[in-house]
Amino acid sequence: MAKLTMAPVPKASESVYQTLFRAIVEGELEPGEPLSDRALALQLGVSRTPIREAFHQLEAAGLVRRRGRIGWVVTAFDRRDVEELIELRTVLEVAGVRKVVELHTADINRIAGLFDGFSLPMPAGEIARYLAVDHELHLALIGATENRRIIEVYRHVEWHIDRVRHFVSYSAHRRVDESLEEHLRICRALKARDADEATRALSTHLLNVRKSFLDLFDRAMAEAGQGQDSDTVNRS
Amino acid sequence: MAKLTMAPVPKASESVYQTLFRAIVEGELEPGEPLSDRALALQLGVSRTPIREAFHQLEAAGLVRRRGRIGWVVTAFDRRDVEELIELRTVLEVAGVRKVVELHTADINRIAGLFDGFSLPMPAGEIARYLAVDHELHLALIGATENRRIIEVYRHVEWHIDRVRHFVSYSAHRRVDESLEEHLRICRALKARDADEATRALSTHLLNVRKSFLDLFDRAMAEAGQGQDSDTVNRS
DNA sequence: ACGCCAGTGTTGGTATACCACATTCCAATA
DNA sequence: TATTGGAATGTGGTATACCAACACTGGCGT
Repeated sequence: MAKLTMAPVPKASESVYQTLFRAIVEGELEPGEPLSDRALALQLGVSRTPIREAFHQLEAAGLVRRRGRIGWVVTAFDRRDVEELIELRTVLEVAGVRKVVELHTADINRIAGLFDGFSLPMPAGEIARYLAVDHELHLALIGATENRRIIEVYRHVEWHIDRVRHFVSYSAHRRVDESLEEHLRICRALKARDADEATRALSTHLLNVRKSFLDLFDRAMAEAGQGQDSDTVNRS
Repeated sequence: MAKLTMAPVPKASESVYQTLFRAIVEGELEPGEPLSDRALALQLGVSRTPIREAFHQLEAAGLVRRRGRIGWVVTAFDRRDVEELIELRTVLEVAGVRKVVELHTADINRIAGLFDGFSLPMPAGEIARYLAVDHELHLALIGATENRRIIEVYRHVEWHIDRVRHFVSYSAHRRVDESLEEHLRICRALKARDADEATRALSTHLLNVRKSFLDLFDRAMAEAGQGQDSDTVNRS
């Protein structure tokens, strides 16, 4: 008889974790916001135990922090965090690029051909698909390392970058045409198995991404600073 | 008056974590070994709660794993884990090297001069100091990134590499003379601010380290396989 | 008006009890 | 003998109670 397995019972702590994770990444819970395990337990209809377990997981993910004996708070991030995140992402993706050029031709062409369906200038209707393909390319670079630890670290980095993305409302930016050109340059270099050129292309692309993020971050901070409390983000 | 801070009250969960962490990294608790929270609670004189909290932290560190509803086990590692760990370490240290060559001359010389006191062949009495300086160099490379996330990831990698080191009894190996030569080559390139040469030197050094680790790992596995149970390590 | 201080509410941490489920093993039965 | 039923045991998960330590506040004294 075939070995069957039941659908796992949803654990309360897991549900709490998912809920808080999404809320934090999407900015629904703001940086610096205090979290009360007792209040959450009441609100979510569970006891403190799964709440605290979720807190510990979120702490390991860097989304929540113990603030002395005052309580738990949503972690904040500043300009330097954005720089560090994108630098780490760059380091990992560059490692991936150098693996891609060693792949079989068919695999390289599959990756380097991801952007074949796009042309300049890009119609607005294509942007959603473009962003998906963009993500797919970067995932392919990381996947090419075939290194589970690198992939795991990259996932963590993605969470935090997504958090910044939400914070600065970085969706379907106007840089899409330049971005496509940069991606095409990367793909050309990959097809030519030119590791150094691909590395340069990827680095400049990510430098532009970094600049774009930082500009948007400064803008968002300025707006928030002009508003009520500038106290939400700037303490790490 | 200067702001003083009390020595923090040692939390039970923290003590448990430190205890288990050390025991796992040093191989006192073997890979695959089941852990019972109730038994540990009894043995360590605390309740299940701090034990379980420590388990969750150890799980985040990758040292412990949930095995369905059967219990917790010490994570195992295989040959591929060793390869992945050293590859990730290489990626991070290479990023550091490219930062070091952009430092002020005084800082470069401080780092590149770490091995000035050593000569070939190395007397046995110097090996302990050599290993410390070795570690200091690699930490300096990582520190040069000034990237807290990279430093954090590197710390995690170090834990697991230390675990492998203990497993294969990798202390004061006979490769010390070649190792010194490789380090001197790295330092020469750093002094010359030759990023590419330093990268090459570091990469070949870490390739040799990798080979050394893998050889010792295979040897340790062969011995363990010839012994009683070959079932302790080879399942990830 | 200012500062001090005790009381009070909240927090993190821990202990403990309970439950549902998985595994194992033994005995009763076909 | 082989199979099956179920009890015993151990597990993860959750709920709840308790405690010490801290922050905060409001009223007291100076």
